[in-house]
Amino acid sequence: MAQKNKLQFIILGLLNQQPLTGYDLTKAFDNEIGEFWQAQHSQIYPQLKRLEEQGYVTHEITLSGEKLEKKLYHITTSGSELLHGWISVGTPDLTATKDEFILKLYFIQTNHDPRLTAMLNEQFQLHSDKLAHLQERLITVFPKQTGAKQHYGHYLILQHAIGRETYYVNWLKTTLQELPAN
Amino acid sequence: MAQKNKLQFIILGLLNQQPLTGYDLTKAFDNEIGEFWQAQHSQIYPQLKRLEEQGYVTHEITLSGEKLEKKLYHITTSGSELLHGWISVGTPDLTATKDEFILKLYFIQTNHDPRLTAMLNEQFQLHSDKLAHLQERLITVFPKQTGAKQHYGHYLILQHAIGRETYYVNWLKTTLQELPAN
DNA sequence: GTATTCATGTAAGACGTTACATGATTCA
DNA sequence: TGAATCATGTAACGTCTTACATGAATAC
Repeated sequence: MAQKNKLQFIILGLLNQQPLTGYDLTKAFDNEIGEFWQAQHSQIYPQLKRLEEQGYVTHEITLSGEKLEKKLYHITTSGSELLHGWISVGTPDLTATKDEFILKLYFIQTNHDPRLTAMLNEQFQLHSDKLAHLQERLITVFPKQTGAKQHYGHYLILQHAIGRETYYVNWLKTTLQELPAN
Repeated sequence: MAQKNKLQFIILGLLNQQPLTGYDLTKAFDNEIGEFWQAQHSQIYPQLKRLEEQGYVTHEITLSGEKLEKKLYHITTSGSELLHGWISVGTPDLTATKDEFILKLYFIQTNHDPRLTAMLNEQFQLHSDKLAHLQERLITVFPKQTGAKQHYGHYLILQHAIGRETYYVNWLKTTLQELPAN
């Protein structure tokens, strides 16, 4: 047992909302939870197979057009129990951030390093774009102010991510301003 | 080539400051950069071997006591070039956060979910502890206000991490306060 | 008709964690 | 003298990414 196989819980969590195909699940990692977890289809299809063998999901075949078979996966009672067990237990392990830019920064010796400005500017652009994207998502997914009654968790994490990126962008801006002129 | 092997650059970056043994490097992942990256000795020793085969580091044997041989690793010119090449190229890929708690939150449907308070409180404790630890580190590593002349990058990332955790703790507190009474 | 998207799978290899294994040195 | 720490390594296994592979349906 190397890690914890969180992917299986994400899949179960998504299937708990509605039946989906492997392709749908792959897409979900571009939109919904792409900000928080990443996975490719080459990981998802085998995982679905394993979940079915273990009785946590089942699938039915639907036709798209005349020949193309889609496997629409449903969560089972046992799968739902596994999911809620995972949510209910504690989450005491904070994983390290693994931010490559931060790692590079660590090895910069002085505030006169000629590479600093370009590095900070690049990250400023990237995180500003990400922030804008998240703000757009929040408006798209929760158009009304009152709209967070359902999908409260989704609302929370979007709002959390926006706050986090806002902090990151502001920190980059401040750090850039405090660099010595040259 | 699956990922980018960032571990090799971290090792080179640490050896660029001073010669270290595999054991020292392992320790560094508990203190220095443990907040930003994690690695076990079972990853470090083979990586050192590979770096040596490729000519990026060399080692000399020193004795600790009468029998115990330590391998003290030094970075080579070629290794230093590899390190600075890595630092100098752009870092355009923002990796997903992979925060398991955030993932669990996503699957919470309503703000009346009975598990929410305990979940948020646990994270509040964990992130408060982490914040306190980081603040202590900052004082330990940079005792004087002016002390960030050398190791500027180290100062920056500590300060960045403190800001990030401060935001996280405040967000948890606010979110807890906004939960409906029960 | 042709490019894009839908749809599902496997294979190879790199990365990362846990466990296995051994022995010396230091501190109480 | 016994426990904790120093010190180095390998093995097994799980996760994750990239690439290989195929074919149907849809939009332009």
